[in-house]
Parts: sequence; structure tokens; C-alpha cells
Amino acid sequence: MAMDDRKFRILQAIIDDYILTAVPVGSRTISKKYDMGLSSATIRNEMSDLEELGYLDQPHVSAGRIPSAKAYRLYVDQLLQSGKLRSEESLPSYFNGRVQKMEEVIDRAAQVLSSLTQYTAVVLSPTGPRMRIRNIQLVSVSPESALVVIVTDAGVVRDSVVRVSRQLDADTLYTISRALTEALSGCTLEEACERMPVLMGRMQENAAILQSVHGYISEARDRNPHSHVGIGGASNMLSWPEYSDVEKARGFLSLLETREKLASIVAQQGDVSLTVRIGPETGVPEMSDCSIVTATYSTHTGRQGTIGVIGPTRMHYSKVMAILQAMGHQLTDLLGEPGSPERK
Amino acid sequence: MAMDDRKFRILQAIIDDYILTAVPVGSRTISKKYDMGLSSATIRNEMSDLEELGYLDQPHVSAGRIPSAKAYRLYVDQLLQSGKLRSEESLPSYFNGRVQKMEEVIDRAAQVLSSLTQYTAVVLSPTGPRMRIRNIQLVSVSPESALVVIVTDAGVVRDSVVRVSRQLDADTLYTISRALTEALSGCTLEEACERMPVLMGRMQENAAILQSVHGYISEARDRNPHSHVGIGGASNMLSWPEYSDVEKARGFLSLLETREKLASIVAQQGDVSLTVRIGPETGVPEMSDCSIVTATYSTHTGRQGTIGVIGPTRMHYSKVMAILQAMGHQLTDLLGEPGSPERK
DNA sequence: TGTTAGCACTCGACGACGTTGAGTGCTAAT
DNA sequence: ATTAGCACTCAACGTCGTCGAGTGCTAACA
Repeated sequence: MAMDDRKFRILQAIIDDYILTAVPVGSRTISKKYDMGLSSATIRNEMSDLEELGYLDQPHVSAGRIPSAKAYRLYVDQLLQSGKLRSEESLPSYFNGRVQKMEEVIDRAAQVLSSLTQYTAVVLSPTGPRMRIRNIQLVSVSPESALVVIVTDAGVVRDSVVRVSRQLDADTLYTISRALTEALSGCTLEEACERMPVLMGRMQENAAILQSVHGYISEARDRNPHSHVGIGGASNMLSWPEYSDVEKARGFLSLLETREKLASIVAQQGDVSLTVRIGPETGVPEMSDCSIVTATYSTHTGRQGTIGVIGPTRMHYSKVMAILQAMGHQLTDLLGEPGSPERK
Repeated sequence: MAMDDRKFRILQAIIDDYILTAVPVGSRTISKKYDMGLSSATIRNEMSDLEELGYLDQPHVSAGRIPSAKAYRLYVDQLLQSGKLRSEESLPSYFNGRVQKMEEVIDRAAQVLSSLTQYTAVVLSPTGPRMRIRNIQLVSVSPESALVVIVTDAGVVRDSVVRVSRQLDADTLYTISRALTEALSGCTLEEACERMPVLMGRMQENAAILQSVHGYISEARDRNPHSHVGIGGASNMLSWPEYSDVEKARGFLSLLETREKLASIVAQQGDVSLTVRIGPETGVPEMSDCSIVTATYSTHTGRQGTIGVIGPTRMHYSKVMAILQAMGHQLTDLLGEPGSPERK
């Protein structure tokens, strides 16, 4: 027995209905609501076959059937192939013209995504190998303290206060800044770390402060690559019938709180522009009944970021996929050309 | 009929028990568990009086009693006066020696607070009038774009990419940066906004880019004063029996998501170092069965921040208050003297 | 006068039980 | 190959009686 076209159509109807209602769907529902010209008995036989093939599960003997992860996978693959997504549900622009701070863009994107989809959205800041130092500034803040600002082509990666000895006045700090910038501009963070000892030897009178700067650079280098993780619509998950049980919801919510872990889960592997991971495919046991849909966007410096939506496996895939794709493009347009959000 | 000492002791016992169990407490419980040398009948009479006085509520005729907001208020005021908190539950230091980025400190503080209290913690970044510009930098990122970095004594308030015309090479940008810094250093953001037009007149050849800078400064000025809001333990709230009803939890959670609103609710009014707002006192209808306990910390620039814990009115006040106070001090120690977290 | 024992009463929580209805699998007829 | 029919299963739901924690009231007591 194999998967024929009719079985597939029935499966599709079951999935559609289940996505809509979250209630196990029975043979009568299919034969009536989706007029396939078949009686419930026939559907019943087919459903029995589909169950044997692993596409359907039955919570109880006398309940309807529920699509399995395998069924969703088939469904999504079909969606991806059929090219229906190309319709590109054109979104209005959600970013007011002005260029904003990266973090604000990310938070806003997460917020928009969650409100469009009614699921939980996660947006990861762009990451990539090409982060090079542009400028290092020591700024006097008070007689005894200064601010270290390390700027890369991806923005400010570090700003921290250090204590300085009194003889370092504004001018001296400025001189040091210039020397640092000159020596390190264009370096990656790794290279900068390696060169620092040389610099420290050359400017021994300021070794203390260079030491601090060195520390900050190496910290920035070691830091989790996703400097910012935007989350939107965490509360949406409590509306899913799947999480009417508070204990389950708790597990999910606390996962959202550990942002590094979350980022590593959501982070896109491979370079596909649209990825769907269903249930067990997420690789996270706690999320075996969730799906993650992700898309990518890229910035003018060639770095890539990820936007994602997390929902129950019973997710409105086609809608979510279309929205993510559109949003990915919108972000790429926004960040791709600095200062000109409305391109073309 | 007035509040006498015995009534107060009974009330205290009821509150203690209710905080612990979240179950309406009856007269027998008090007379047995808390040996007051009184029979349940006597307690019953007293409880009836306490109810009449408005300190107790009765969910059902045949259930025990629950402390009212008024009761908690009395309880907390007594705690505050009795000076028991002075014991100062000395916390271990939760911040590893190194000076960290302000945002990291805030997030970590929220995380620590929530895990110590098992409630939800909110930490607001310091705010205050004394934010003065220290430095403005234009950093070349690519031939066509530059990064604007605005530094104040409170750290970087803005870093955004702007598009520049090609003739603005690194040196020119540098010259502009110097001029800007010279002209605006020491100004508040308001003052800077006012002076910009003059500068633009003086440097007409670079009016475009100055225009952008002007925009960013005024944006930073208008921005919500709490640039960063750290939240910890949001998932903890799902463990409170009060929120076993998912719908209620949803309301709370979505409140946590709108950080500006949250900040304005938590933000401390007045200059008391420890504040407790109980139920209706929070001023937020959605939080009529929550309490907010806040403390303050301050930085070396004299700016004040707020740390807070949100929990059910049935909160373990004494513990939470002691922890907040200790954490407030720890943060002040950490941020009070730049570069020397371990002072004394 | 304050305290306590006793008692009738209330009412939510809980388990037992029967009913209902959606859904299934199987069989026999078309 | 499809479908009508039928027996069967089982979660959901409402009803009902029991249980027990808790109350208020009264009368006795120190």
C-alpha cells in the first residue's frame, strides 16, 4: 500500500482542519466539510491506511485522528515545492523611514512578526565572520574614569567604564585612542587580541589602560555571536490550546528566558533562506510538539541574521512561511543599503 | 472594637500561613500550628472581628479566611518599622570582579533576583538628569556609510549607521567629529539639540550629515528614560497557584512584554530606598492581586536605577525586601566606583 | 467578662454513575 | 471499489451523595 493522490488530498484536508481547530478530526468531518465526493466510510478506510503509513495518530480509540510530524513534513515539503509561497503576501512597511539602532529594528521585527502570526517570534542579530574593528575610543567621563568604546563595522560591540589614573587627562586619552585606532583599525577581533601585547610594549607608560582594553576586546571576541536576541509575543503561546496545561507552558517559557540557548536552537544552519523544523526535528526534547520556521536576512556588510517563528506543530505553516519570507526581504532591504530604507 | 495586640498576632499568623500555603486558613489551623494558647473558638471570634475591621476576606462561607490588601499593608509596615530587615541577609557577590557592560549587569541582576526570590524581577537602568554628552564620533564603516556614536557619561546612547556621500573620507569625518565634540561636550541632550542649528550654519558644507546627527540626538532625548529593562524569572509566575488559570497569566505576561509600560509601572516615585506597593496600590487594574517591591541603586554619576520584584500579594515580603535591599547595595557598590567592584 | 465546648449548618471537593455523542472497525450489500 | 449499517469504545458532561473543613451561635465555665 502506498501513498496515492487521493490519500494525499485527504491527509491535506485533515491537516488543514486540525490546524484550524486543534481538535482530532474524524471521518465524517472530512466527508462533509471538504466535499471530496466520498462517504465517511471510505475516508475511514483511507485514514486507517494513512495511520498505518505513519501519517496519522489516534489519541484514543473513539477520537478522531491527528497528523503526525511526518504528515506535517510532507505537507510543508509540498508547500515549498508548489511555489505557492511566491505570492509573497506583500507586507506594508513596518519600519518608519528613519534608520534605527540595530537593536530597535530587531525588537520591532520580533514584535511585528508575533502580532502578524499570533505565535512567538525570535529575531537574531546578524552574525558573520566579517566583523572588523573601525575605531577605538577612550572618552573621559570623570577625572577618574573613562569609557572604552569599541566600534566595528557592525556597530558598537563594547562600551564599559574603566578607572584611570588622574594623570590621564582628556588629551592623553585622545592620543591613546588615536594610536589604538590606527594600529587596530581593519583588524578582526582575533587579530586585535594578538597585536595588543606589541602595542603594550610600545606604550609602556599606559600599560594599565591598554590592559583593560585588551580585556574588553577579548571579551567581545568570546562573546556569544548573537549579541542581541529579540523576542516577541511570548504571551501568545498561552493562547494555544496545546499549552492550556500550565506546566508545559512553564517549560517553554523558561526556555525563552535563556536567550543564549534559545539563539543556538533557532540559529539557522545551512544557507537555505527558509527552513522549517517540525517537532522532533528541532532537536530539543522540550519542543517535541513545537515547530520552528526560520528565514534569513542580510546586512550591507554581508552578515546574516535569522528571524524565526515558534509555534505548535499544528502551525499555520503557509501563512507563517509567507510572512517570514516577506519580512526577511523587508529587513534585507532596510539594512542592505544604509540610509536608504526605501530603495529602488 | 479596635485592633489589639492579640488580634495583631493572630492576623500575623494568618498571613504567614497564607503566604506559605496559598490556602484559606481556618481557625483550627491557627490554634494548632501556631500555639497561641487559645482555642479555635476564640480565634474564630477574633477572626470575625478582623473581618469586620477589613483585614480578612472570606471567599466562601465554609472556607477559611484570606488576608486583605489592608492586612498586608499593616504587616509590611510593621516589618519596615521593626527593623528586622537590618539583618541584611548578606548575599554572596553575584558579579564576577570584572566591570561589565551596563546592560549585562542589569540582565544578570534581574536573573539573580528572580532565582533568589522565585518571583519575577525587573531591573531598570539608571536614569537621571545628569546625562551630558562627552563625545560624538563619526566612524567610517564603508565608503558610503558611517556610524554615528553618541557617548554620554552614562555610556553610549546611540549608534546608528548613516549614509554619507563619497567625498566624506575618514579624515573629513574625523574633523567633523572633533568639531562636534568640541561644540557639544558637556551639554545635556536638550542643549545639544538647541545648538545644532548654529553648528549647521557654521559648517554648511556638511549640513546633510549634521542633520542626521541632530535627528539622532533629539531621538535620544525623547527616548524613554529607561534605556534598558531587564526581566528575570518571567516563567516563575506560572508556578504561582494564583496563575493556574492560563487567562490571568496571559494578561500578566503580555504586560511584561511591553517594556515601556512595565518600566513606568515599576519606576520608583519618591526617593525612598525601599517601597512596597500592594495590590490596588500598584495603580494597575491588571495587577490588583500582585504586589511590587522596589529598591534603588545608584551609580558613580549620581544617577538612580530601580530594581523590583513582582509577585502575588501573597508574597514572602520579608525575604523579598531583605534581598532587594541587599542587592541594591551590591549594585551601588559595583557601579558606584568605576573599575573597583570590590571596594574597601 | 472572656474563654471554651458543643452543635447545627454551609458549601466546595471529590468520586461514583449514567447518559450522550462523536468516532471507529467490521461486514455485507451495491 | 464504495457505501450503508451496526456494534462497540470512550471522553466529556451533568447529577448525586458523601466527606470534611470551616463557620456562627449558644450555653456553660472560670
